[in-house]
Amino acid sequence: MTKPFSLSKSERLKSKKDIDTLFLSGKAFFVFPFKVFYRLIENEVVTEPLLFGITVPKKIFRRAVDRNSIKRKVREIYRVNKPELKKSLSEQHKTLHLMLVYVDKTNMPSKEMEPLLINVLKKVQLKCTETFI
RNA sequence: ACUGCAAGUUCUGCUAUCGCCGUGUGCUUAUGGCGCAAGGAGGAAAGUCCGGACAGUACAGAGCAACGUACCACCUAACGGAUGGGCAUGCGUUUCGCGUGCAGACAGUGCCACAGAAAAUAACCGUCACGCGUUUCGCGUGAUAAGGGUGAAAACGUGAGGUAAGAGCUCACGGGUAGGUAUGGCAACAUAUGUAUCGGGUAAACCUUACGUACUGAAAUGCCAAAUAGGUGAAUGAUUGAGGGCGGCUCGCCCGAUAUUCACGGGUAGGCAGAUAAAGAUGGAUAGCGAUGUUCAUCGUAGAUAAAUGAUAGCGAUUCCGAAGAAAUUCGGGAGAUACAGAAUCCGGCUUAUGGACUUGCAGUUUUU
RNA sequence: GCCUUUGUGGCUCAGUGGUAGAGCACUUCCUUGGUAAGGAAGAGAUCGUGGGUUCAAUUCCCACCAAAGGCU
Repeated sequence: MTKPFSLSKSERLKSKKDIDTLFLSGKAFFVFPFKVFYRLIENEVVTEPLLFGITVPKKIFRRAVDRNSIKRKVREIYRVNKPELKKSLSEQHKTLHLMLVYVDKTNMPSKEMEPLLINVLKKVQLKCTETFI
């Protein structure tokens, strides 16, 4: 776990059960162009403090190429910008499950998407610290 | 040299940084982590329209039903696909090329609006003969199918003979249909000859004939299996006993919730297999008109599962805009591997979407020899 | 990944081969002092797209496009 920018299998939200509970009982807010679902888990010893997933609805983007490209862009930006959030979480000894849903109808280039996604991460970090206090 | 048409091949390269997924290998604190090496998306991966492999279920055989296919031969694991041929038809630059189509309406049932006399064993008007009467004409009986403004379609066509009037009624020429014979061809079929016959269309209406097809799909199927709850059996403890049964009551008898431990089986989350070496690809030889087959050599080719194959910067094929120039080209700026599009068990086809680059063939134009 | 259904005026739906209709909505007129309701008249559709069968296609066949639903 020396690489700060990695995004391997263990850091992704993969279990169907976890995803279902996140959508059912997790909290949510909206920052353009994402709808963000998140769930904080306390007092559990887990190796990974931050699990992440991204979803693009099939109804809006019918072609698989568009869906894949959006997912790749989001994953790439998240990978570069996540260490700060992760650090604060590990200091608080908490686990965060995070799921983004892309709701915009256009496939925007990554340079436009980057500031928006950074905004999202900042807001998530803020919410985490609030609940801690 | 340019343009057009057809066929085929091919399309994210190099450097740096940060990352993703299998595989192999080494180290290690070993279901993990780290390092190294070699790899990692298409011609349609798409639509899911056909055909198979594979798996489970069903199944003696045969038939019915349902569904599909439909000129002939051949290829193939198989096909509704491909190849070669036949016939019909449309277009063109017409001894040829390109495209499209292909069982049966002489087995039976149905349908054919409007118009029209009539839409399928035709008879309203008409024509002709005979009889009667009120004799410029009308009525009745019979014959006939030449003519009749319709319609998508009107009862083989034209001419002659024939007749009371007419009619394939007869003849000549032509046309259609079904058998026969001869020749060529594996066959479809073609050519020639002669016989019989001539009352539409529709089978992508029901149907007939021939042939074929079990059903369900990898979320199939097989295996392992945590926690919790509950089931079955055994043991221990308690000696308490809710509740139920022996048709109503009492007694009595039987079952028995609850605690702990062990075992067994089902099975959820999850995991593993299925699952990536294949009706494989490339090249040569050979058989065949060809699809394709046989044989030899070489290669070893993605395997994810909220789903990898990417991002950023630079170089670069190419391309757009502006300026200079007769042109080649030069300079400046922009886009930059782009169109259509992303494997999900695997193959063979079909259909649909698509921007370039290159090769070959054919045709046309211009220039030079 | 696999399967099924549906596309008809602005909206909701009929229409089993013969030139497409109903209700609501729209326009004009009548009625009323005015509005609503009511009455009369009218307009509005290449039947999702493209081929084929047929004399003729919304209907039958094929391909494509779009929308909706189901299977864990």
